[in-house]
Amino acid sequence: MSFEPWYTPDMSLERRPAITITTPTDFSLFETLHSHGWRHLLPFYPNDSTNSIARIQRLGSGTVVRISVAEGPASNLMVEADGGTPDEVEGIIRRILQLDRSLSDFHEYCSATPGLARISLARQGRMLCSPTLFEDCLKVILTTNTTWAQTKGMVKRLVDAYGSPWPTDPTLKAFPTPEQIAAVPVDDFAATVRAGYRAQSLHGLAVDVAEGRTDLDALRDPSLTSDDVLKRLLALRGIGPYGAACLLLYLGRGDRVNVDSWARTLVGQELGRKVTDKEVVAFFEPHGKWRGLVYSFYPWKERGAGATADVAA
DNA sequence: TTCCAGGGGTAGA
DNA sequence: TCTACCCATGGA
Repeated sequence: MSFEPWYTPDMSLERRPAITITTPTDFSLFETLHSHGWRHLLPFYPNDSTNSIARIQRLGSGTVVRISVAEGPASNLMVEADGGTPDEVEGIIRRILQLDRSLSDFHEYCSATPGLARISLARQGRMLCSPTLFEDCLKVILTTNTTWAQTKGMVKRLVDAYGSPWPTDPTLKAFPTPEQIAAVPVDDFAATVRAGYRAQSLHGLAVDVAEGRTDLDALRDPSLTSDDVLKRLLALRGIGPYGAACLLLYLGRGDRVNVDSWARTLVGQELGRKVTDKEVVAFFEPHGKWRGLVYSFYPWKERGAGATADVAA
């Protein structure tokens, strides 16, 4: 699969004043972009050489814009968009970079815990997210029981087929809305996206959200316990323990370990034998309410530094 | 041809 | 609660 990882439009036509966002002192753009493989999934367009990322985004008005974010002076973020209000654009950036999430307690814990100091020193702990939980749900379903290369292909077909085009370059699309997917017959959807048995879950969730039977935004209610959110996520077709734990992380809750094949491999290497999912969970149990976040950024010896599964493009 | 990948759903014990 | 089996897809 190939597509331009970075798009440079004629900025003389579209350039608008950059938005400056002041970031928390414990924020790292690099670490957030590399927190997992999400930046390699459309409609994200990463540029690792400049530590920046762009995204084609459909705004609330229906307008499709390109938003880019890069490091600015004095630890600020420089955000550019060819449309939308500064407030809406900043809100999207704050959401996808988890800028409003406080990490001070987590970093305090890591600094005081043998072997975890690197996490706080590197300012790790924020996950790159999608602007909507709907997009994250679909992408999580598309990571299950498949290879990363296939995940990228399925997401690309989904975006290309059903997303709204960016006017400056209509070949670049935003992530489709629930309504856009729900409007397509499920058989056509399955044949186009080629997501196998996952098509029913993807399309079904889109229909449920579009018709108001499922309210994903309600899961952002901070008064809910993680157990409550977990139960509601597990009730979604196609979302199991792994997917729900991933989504909890994207919702700013790091207290569940998203056990996948990578976790089993790494914990197995640490313990010198094959391990079960329960053993992986038990391995991180000592980290209590931080166990999911600790797993996501655990400084595995084999990998030197870093994140859970920041799969190469 | 067979296996399996950043799992999930289901039936049966 | 645990295990076994199946699930579409596509690359190795």
